[in-house]
Amino acid sequence: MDHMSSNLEDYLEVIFSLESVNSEARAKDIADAMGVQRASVTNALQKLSQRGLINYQPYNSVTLTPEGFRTATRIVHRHKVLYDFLHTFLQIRPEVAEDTACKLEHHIDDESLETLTKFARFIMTCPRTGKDWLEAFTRSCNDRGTCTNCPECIKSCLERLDDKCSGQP
Amino acid sequence: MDHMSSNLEDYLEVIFSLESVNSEARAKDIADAMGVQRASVTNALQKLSQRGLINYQPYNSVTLTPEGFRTATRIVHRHKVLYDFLHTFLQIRPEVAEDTACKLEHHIDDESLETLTKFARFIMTCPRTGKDWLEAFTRSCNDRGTCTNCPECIKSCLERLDDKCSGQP
DNA sequence: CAAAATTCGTAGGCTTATCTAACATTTTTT
DNA sequence: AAAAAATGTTAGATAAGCCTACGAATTTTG
Repeated sequence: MDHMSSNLEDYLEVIFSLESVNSEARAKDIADAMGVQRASVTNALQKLSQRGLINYQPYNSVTLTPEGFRTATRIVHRHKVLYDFLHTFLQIRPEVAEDTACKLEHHIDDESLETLTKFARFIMTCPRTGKDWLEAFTRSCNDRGTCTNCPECIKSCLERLDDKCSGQP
Repeated sequence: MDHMSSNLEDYLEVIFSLESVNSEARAKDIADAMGVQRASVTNALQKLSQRGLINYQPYNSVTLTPEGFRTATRIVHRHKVLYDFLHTFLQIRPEVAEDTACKLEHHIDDESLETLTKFARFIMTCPRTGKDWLEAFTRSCNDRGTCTNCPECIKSCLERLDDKCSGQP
């Protein structure tokens, strides 16, 4: 009884979003956002209410409880980390990245998510990688894996290395 | 009726594995591998059979049809790509990586999977990254994000760059 | 070869999540 | 304020998956 289904997580995420944007979450809007019938929403709201995640009174707007807010925030965070990785690093088109992040967010474990965050940060901050390295990856994707201009790339890398480390011992 | 559920994908994967290892897949072994009751297996086998993915005759071993084999191979490939990324790049412990790959494999889209493969290959083959860069990432994880020995790391990187590019124009 | 043990299938029930249809409440319009 | 429209709930059906319990088929063993 303690484990949240992917489905309820999705509802909570939508409520969080609607509350942020519209400052209230109405059942109709939840139904539209989820692409389901209103009856399904009522059903979900009852379950979320039972778990103490939302304040729910029939015929009224829904709001998140403090606990619901914490849970929603955690899910949104997972979503963001995955979306950023897919979009910024793998260069996946926004709609696809959005869609995939929406599915993966329910299944990735905390350790992997945490490490993925660190990995992304490391790529951007390590003098050996960074933005131009990522661009080199994009080029290599378009060139079907053959990275054709290594010398030039390495030259710009060396410049970056010098820049980044001029302040270090 | 055309879309495979995560569940059936898991069954197919287990059958594929048992067929590889034992050269046959018996219902009992499938039940054990999946951690479910035999009745659930019977149910799943009937569905897979209806879809033409397995050859199923009551009281006989199960085998994959050519179509089933193709589908299973695709799923196993997804699993492997995800596992390798989690384990080799993010350094996630084998059991956790295994477990997470098992869940994510049902939800990642083809484009992201394909690009993830390229990304992993690029990290290993680009002169600017490779094995020692990955080790630097691991150290930075243990040091809580502060990469302390940049100068030394950069030195070994430069050596690698020279090595890798000595044959290039 | 027949009894015992193992394996397999069927029947019926539970849960989650969805839908449609009908009914109830609230809001908007006239 | 009454009628119309929009919104929300309830009831009943469906589908996927799982379970237990029991009976059927196959294998193993004495």
